[in-house]
Amino acid sequence: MLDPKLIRESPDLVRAAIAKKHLSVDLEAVLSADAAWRALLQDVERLRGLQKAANTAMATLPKGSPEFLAKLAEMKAVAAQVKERDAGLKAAEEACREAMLTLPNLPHASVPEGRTPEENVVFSSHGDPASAGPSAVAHWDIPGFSRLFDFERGSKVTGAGFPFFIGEGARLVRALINFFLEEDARAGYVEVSPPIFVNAASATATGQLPDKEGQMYETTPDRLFAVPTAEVPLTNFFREEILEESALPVRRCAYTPCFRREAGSYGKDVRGLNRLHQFDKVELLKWVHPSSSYDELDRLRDDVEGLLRKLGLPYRVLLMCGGDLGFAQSKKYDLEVWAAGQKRWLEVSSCSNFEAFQARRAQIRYRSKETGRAELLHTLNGSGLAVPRVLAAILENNLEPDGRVRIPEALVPHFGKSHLSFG
RNA sequence: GGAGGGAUGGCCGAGUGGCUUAAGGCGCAGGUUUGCUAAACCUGUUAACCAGAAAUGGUUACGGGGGUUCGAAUCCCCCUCCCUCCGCCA
Repeated sequence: MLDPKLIRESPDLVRAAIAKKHLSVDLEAVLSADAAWRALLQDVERLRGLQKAANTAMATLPKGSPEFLAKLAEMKAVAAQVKERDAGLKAAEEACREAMLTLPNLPHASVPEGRTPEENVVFSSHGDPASAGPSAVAHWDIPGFSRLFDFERGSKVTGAGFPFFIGEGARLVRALINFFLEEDARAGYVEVSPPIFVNAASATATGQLPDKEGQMYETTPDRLFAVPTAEVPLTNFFREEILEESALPVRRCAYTPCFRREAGSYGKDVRGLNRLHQFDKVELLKWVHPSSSYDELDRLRDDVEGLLRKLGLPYRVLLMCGGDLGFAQSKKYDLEVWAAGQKRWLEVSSCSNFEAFQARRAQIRYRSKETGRAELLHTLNGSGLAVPRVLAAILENNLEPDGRVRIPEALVPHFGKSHLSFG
């Protein structure tokens, strides 16, 4: 959420942010909810002040004395008033908080204007999409594909979008996870293996609840949520904590399976490995000093790009425009890898700076050396990387005439051989 | 899953209805003393929110939530977490 003081004192900034993100949010309703809450607060605090003063007086009066009894009668009336208005105050506070949660994070000045994904800016391009040749095929059309990636049995056992990975298919998944983790560790991210179920408080702090509840798998009767990304348990690691400034920046990476219901998806988006309900991903997280978060965003993007460069896959970096930025992000880059057979770009990473938006909601702070006070820090995250789509791109770009797939050199030590075959 | 014990400030730890933001100690900051260091002594040392240009004032907070009461760290109810023992288990 945004700083309530900012909303109150600079509503124009918030209004501009809403416009740049092309959202329709009723800022006036937020402002009036806030004003109503503050008016009630002052009223209740005045009454509490009366109670407190009376309490001090009554402590020294002899019990049963006329003065004591007079005070007591007087305070009974005040107590009734407090009780009544306190209920209203709580409701107003809740309403105010809920209203404020509807306000999006402010986009950074460097975020381009735009409404739709088409207006995202191509920030950079790497490698030659044409190198695989015009005869490249979609990965699901590669002869023997279903022997290594068994969607039918996955559907039988669990449901659509939960394939089995078999033999060299499974091995390639494991090689990619291993490669990502080792490269990320080399870049300074400490590996973490987090819980893959989180409670409602955690899902709320990172914004999955209450709005995106339908996107998560939920367990009964414990009401735990299967993580849609390792971002959720990782970000919550420091929830409601105060870090030492000298500990910043904290950089971590985690491999987890990710679970997404993907309600409403359809068509070629969901074919093959493009979009699964369960998939493997390595996520990168940073907790940084506010003054360095944009430098850290550049470094994060560069770290993730390094993975794609080493894999030798053609990719491009998009700078997201205001309309495609997302609710909580201040600035976001999407990394897309070229799928030569499908002749389309697949998003394999999203690198975002949330500034203090997540940190305020999750109450993650650092102790400022300068002021001695606890200040909100900035959080960033990015995938490094999503496995199935990278795998799909390898299959489509590296398919050789003999029907085998060349394994990128950087991956060979992890995979154990130079080619994957479907036979 | 069963039985019991616990949760107080940065830390340890008192406190069983009122003048308690909370004794005492440790730690930390400033000061005095002092060839230097150490010690000793003195003073200070929570956070959030609201109002205010500011100085400052006010309210809240003793794991979380609800209740009793004029008044709750203290009494009652529910929940969470931690510890010990038993059971089960990769």
